Amino acid sequence: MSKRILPHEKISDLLASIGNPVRVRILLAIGTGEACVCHLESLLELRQAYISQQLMTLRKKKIIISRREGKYIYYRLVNPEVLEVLQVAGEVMNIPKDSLVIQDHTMCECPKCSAENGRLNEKISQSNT
Amino acid sequence: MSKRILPHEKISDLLASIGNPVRVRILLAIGTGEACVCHLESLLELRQAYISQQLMTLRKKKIIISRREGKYIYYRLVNPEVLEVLQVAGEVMNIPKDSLVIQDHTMCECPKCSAENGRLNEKISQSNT
DNA sequence: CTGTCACATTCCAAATATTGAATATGTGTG
DNA sequence: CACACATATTCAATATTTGGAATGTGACAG
Repeated sequence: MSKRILPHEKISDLLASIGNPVRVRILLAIGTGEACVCHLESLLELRQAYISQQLMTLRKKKIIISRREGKYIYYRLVNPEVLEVLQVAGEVMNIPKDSLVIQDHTMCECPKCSAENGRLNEKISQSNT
Repeated sequence: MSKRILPHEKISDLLASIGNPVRVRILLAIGTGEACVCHLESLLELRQAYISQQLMTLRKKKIIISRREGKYIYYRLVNPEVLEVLQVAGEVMNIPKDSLVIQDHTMCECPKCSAENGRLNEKISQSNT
């Protein structure tokens, strides 16, 4: 019953779904891991409602999926290969790989990030020994 | 003087520029080679004016470039890596690589295609020997 | 059950994209 | 120059996307 979707339509659909600066940043920020909204909020410095809107868009397109854990909701990529699309697109635009990394857990207050920061700080003080 | 464009903006820009079913088809049809408008017209079965419009869009974004040869204008990808973007996007969507190939020179009347068809037909009759 | 916190949803106006139709431009030919 | 052909551009109606503002919802603490 569901209408047939041709290969080039699937592809353009995916690319169009990703093809927005905020959504690119969100996907890069989530990366291969998981991120809660508050995390993205502090990391990307955007309003919560707006981030949720973009997350909804990506969710509708089955690019990301959410998981609730108490008060917090964690998002991850359904298919991490999507990151490769961004990477190859980056190569086309001559963007060094490093500029594609958005990773800074220090600002998020959620339990998961706090825990990770704990481990991170351990490591740092360790390496300073 | 030109405004700074951030990495994620360049990427989203590229993806958005490609993210249209007709433009995907055009890029796949051009592939690593060259194609004239009449070629695309018969191959994709779309109106000439419409194809020219999409070509203009891609040209503005520096994704393709044109070269005039007499009456005909041939288009090619500025950076063939763009095809990899399509390919990886295809992988994400579980699309077999073969369905990404749009190649059929038999319908175009331009001198270049005619020549290629000539060679192709030679090959065919050769292999039938 | 009330409040609070994390997040989602709805509404909407402005901006942008899509695509058909008509028309214009450039090139080679006679 | 006139014409035919390949291709480009402009115009306009319509559809979609964007992103701000306000509001709704679910989970947990007290």
